[in-house]
Amino acid sequence: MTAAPTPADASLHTPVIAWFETHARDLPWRRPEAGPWGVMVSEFMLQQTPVSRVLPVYEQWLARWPRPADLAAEPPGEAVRAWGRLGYPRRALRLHAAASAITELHGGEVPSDHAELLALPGVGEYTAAAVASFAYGQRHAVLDTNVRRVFARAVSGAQYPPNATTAAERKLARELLPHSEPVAARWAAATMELGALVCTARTPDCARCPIAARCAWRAAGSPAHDGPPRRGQTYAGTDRQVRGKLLAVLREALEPVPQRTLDAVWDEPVQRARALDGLVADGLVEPLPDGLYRLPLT
DNA sequence: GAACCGTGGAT
DNA sequence: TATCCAAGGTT
Repeated sequence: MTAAPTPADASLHTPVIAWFETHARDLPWRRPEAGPWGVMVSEFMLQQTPVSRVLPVYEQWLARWPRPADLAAEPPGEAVRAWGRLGYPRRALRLHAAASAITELHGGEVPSDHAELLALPGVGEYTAAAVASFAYGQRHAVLDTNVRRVFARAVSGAQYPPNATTAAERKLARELLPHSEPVAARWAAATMELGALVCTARTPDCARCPIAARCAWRAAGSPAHDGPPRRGQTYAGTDRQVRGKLLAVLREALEPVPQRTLDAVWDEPVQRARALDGLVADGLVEPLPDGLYRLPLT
């Protein structure tokens, strides 16, 4: 096989990074004082949750738990409570578990090694690369939904990337990575920001895109998505909705809550019981004797 | 690989 | 009003 490799391409790097220099948002986790722990907290919170909703919770979280050991010293239920309404509260539990692992295994410092990051609870391929790149300036392909969409359009000529990240996408991302470590870290942040602010999912603002002239999707006439339908998620009536209602009650409660109080949030008993059992199985809720429930102390 | 896991703003 | 979508990870 002698297929020419796609080289890291300065004709993309230069305009995207230049755009980033003047258009990047001033987000708290991008400030130097955030440190690796601030970056990690932000990455957990931003998993499937918009920046605008993360901002206030992030500030409260870092003020209360400025170091991993501070969080690890408190019960996991306090992390769940402080998570508020960000959604997917298992992330709070995993962030607490990650803080404990960092405290016990890494001397209280967020590891800089990609493999060590990946081994932490709640840290997957994306988050490990993001922390290593944003917090430590390393050279990694950071493939989140924004970057995948930018590459799908600008390089591959498709409106949307595949539903699940493919090997081809990883290969492309690695090939496009600038060779210089600091430039690669800048590229990662810049492509993500471009996807978040300009090359958005619904209505991309191509008039403000620094690489519109080189965009394969535009060159092809901005063809509509032709792959399998993008996953739509119903929510009303699901176990997730019931779990959310149950946990909302427990988050607000300062003392253990009796079963009958939880029963009031959903009238279908089978589904209600299944949801509560699920929360207990996930470690988000701790059952006590006499039919009482609370956020977990351990 | 598919299903599951919250929440709320925008369109 | 209903659908889409938001810096994913785990099972």
